[in-house]
Amino acid sequence: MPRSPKQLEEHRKQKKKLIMDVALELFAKGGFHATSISQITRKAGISKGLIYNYFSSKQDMLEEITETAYNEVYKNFDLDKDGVLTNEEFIFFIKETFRIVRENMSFWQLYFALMVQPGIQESFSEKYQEKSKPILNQIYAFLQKNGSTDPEGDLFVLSSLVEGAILYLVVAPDIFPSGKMEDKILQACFRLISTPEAPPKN
Amino acid sequence: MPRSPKQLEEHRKQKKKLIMDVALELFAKGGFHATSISQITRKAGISKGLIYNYFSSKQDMLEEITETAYNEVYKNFDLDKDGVLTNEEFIFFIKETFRIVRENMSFWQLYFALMVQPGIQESFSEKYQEKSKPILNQIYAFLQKNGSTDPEGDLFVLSSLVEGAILYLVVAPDIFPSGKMEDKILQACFRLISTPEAPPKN
Amino acid sequence: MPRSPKQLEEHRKQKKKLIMDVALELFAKGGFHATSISQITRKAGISKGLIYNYFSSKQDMLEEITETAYNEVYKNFDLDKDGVLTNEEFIFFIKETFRIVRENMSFWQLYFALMVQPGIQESFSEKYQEKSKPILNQIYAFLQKNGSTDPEGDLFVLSSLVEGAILYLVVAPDIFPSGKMEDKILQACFRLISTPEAPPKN
Amino acid sequence: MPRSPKQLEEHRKQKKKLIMDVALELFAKGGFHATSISQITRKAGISKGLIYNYFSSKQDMLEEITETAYNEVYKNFDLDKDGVLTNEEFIFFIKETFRIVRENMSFWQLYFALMVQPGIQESFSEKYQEKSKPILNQIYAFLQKNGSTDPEGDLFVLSSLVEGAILYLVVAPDIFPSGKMEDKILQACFRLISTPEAPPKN
DNA sequence: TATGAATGAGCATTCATTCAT
DNA sequence: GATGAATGAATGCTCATTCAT
Repeated sequence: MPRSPKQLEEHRKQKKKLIMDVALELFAKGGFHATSISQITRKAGISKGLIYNYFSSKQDMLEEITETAYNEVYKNFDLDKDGVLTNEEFIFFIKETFRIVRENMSFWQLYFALMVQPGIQESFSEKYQEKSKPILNQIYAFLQKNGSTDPEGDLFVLSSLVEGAILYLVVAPDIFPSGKMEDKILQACFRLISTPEAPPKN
Repeated sequence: MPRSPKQLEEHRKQKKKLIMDVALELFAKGGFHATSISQITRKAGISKGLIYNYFSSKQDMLEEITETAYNEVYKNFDLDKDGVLTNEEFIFFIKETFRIVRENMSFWQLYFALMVQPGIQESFSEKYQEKSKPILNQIYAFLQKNGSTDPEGDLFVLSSLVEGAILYLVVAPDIFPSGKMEDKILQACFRLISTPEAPPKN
Repeated sequence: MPRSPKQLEEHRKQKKKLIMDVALELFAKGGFHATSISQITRKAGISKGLIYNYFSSKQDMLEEITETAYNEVYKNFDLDKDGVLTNEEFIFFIKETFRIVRENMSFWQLYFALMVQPGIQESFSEKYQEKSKPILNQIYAFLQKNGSTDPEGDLFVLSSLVEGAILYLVVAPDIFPSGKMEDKILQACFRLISTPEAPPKN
Repeated sequence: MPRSPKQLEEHRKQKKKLIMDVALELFAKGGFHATSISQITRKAGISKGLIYNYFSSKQDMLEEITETAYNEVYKNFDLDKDGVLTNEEFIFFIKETFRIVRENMSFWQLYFALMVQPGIQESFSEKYQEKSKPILNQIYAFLQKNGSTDPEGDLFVLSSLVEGAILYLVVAPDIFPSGKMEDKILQACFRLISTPEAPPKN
């Protein structure tokens, strides 16, 4: 149906997005290897050959999906600020994180799968580190500002907490009363970053 | 070479264990679908046909592996106690958890893969819940005893923290200075379960 | 951009020639089956659909290419002469043959491929025989005039020699010092057609 | 049916030979690319998967076929002799060549196809040169002994003649009255290697 | 005339599983 | 218990060809 180069381009973009959306969902649900090209084309309502008009291989498709999703995810964080996070900004940060996860559940499911099985996409871990570095740096500075004597360790603890919560959110979204739980995680974060009393002996 | 029924049985058991060990490692490293029966038999030094003498299918093999690993893992926890955990016991608990993970890295890698992609083994999540229920119950009681006004929520927070840390341990064992990090996680746990001060407004 | 029917016709002709030239080169280099329509259109700078505006199928394209090349090749031989070849004309004949091959290397590479693998183009061999018949007849007469008692056999020998040399020229043009080798072949031809002495007993 | 390692090995060898024979015939007739694995398995009466129990790929199959055929072909030539060919031996040589070609027509058809289209099997030409080198060296010495002042050039002429004749034999076996033609080629060879009279001016 | 998105049959290859020995 | 040849369905991918524009 399209004709002009512009319409054509627009058409291609939409079609590609359709394919990527379908593929992401299937990859997330069933795994990369267990999802066949046929399944994708069937669900997307296109022919098998057409996939290769848009992607050079199944692997390439996965890479474009993760790249796009990462960009989509991180463009929401405003990281151009020069100062250090205020408490309010930190709170926003955590909340924003959960909101993004909740709106891209399929991607985050795929994210964990790829993290855990690095063989599937060689570059995935590096890509993630590169993208998340600026964010982690902001948190690091925030922890320093808040008086942490071991910001690296505290960052690790905080990351574990949030990553673990996201994992639960992704794996068992139904048993996760999201509003309340986010508040709990947020409170836990603040409790962890406040100046510590004497820790228990172990 | 074995002859008596008893020796025969012993022989079968050892062979089966060999196959399961090899398969677990390969499943963990490469993923269930990406690991072929051929790879397993090659690494185990057996013929392809023999696999089906011990397992009815590849899927069945996976199920036996996870079942066995779960039993292996949880038999280490002494859960027959009737009372409620002391602080020392709780500490032991957490430390024991990390020790077990570190000694069964392959299984825990597979654990996350199966958690995240339920299509691979339908029953996995239920099996896990059933097995971990008694443990979570103990922690629940411990939180109550420690004065928690929301033991369910606090349990979730604690689980997130520990699960998140284990994920890091499994995914990036090299960048995880395990001794120190376990202490940090332990401290964080105690900080989270001590009676809360006024939380920050958000 | 062309408008008048005549310009249009001219345009079509040029475009068709472009496609055929590109296709011939690719067919020769990579083989008919291994060369895709996409490769041809890419190299010719046209769209995929356009090919079918000029040819009804890939097979048809091949046939038009070989037909055209044959005509091109044989129109250079002046075969309207009524008499029999002189020695000078025979020499010119052989030299002309090598010149033509050297100027149409791609076609002659394809020629051998189609000769050897008749499945690719059913009609190729017949077409060749039909085209080369008048030439062979001239040589036949020339051999008779030169006193051959077995012109058919001698024609076969001569053809083998020349065809074999052309094969070398086409397959390994670099190791073929063409000037010298053509002289050698020419001398060999004359030696073969001169009245034979007593052949060796075998 | 087989059981002992020896029977098994024998069984494998026969099966492999069966596949290679069928494949050689189809490759020769239709070309490498135009012959599908399905065609081969259908004609060989085996399942598609079994091919890959014997060959790692279609390409590998081709390579094993050419390697085996070369060895088969050249083991017939007794090249261990230290002296130089006698006339009788040279005659035997040429006759043997034609006999071998006639008994392995499919291979020689494939031979020309691979020669002409080097893209199909990269190593083919080198393999051929390596195998035929000792033979060509013997002819070279024979030409020298016979008084050739340009043995290299004469070798080329002789090769062209024989190669050309073989090409005809392979491409059009029906129109080639083999007995007579071999004699003609043999006579032509001797005529070409006898001390030349004054060549014609050109 | 010219485009290129779309098709679907066909390809080489893989792999869990079977079974005669 | 153990072997490995054999199967065939399914996979990712290619490509000549069509057709709406």
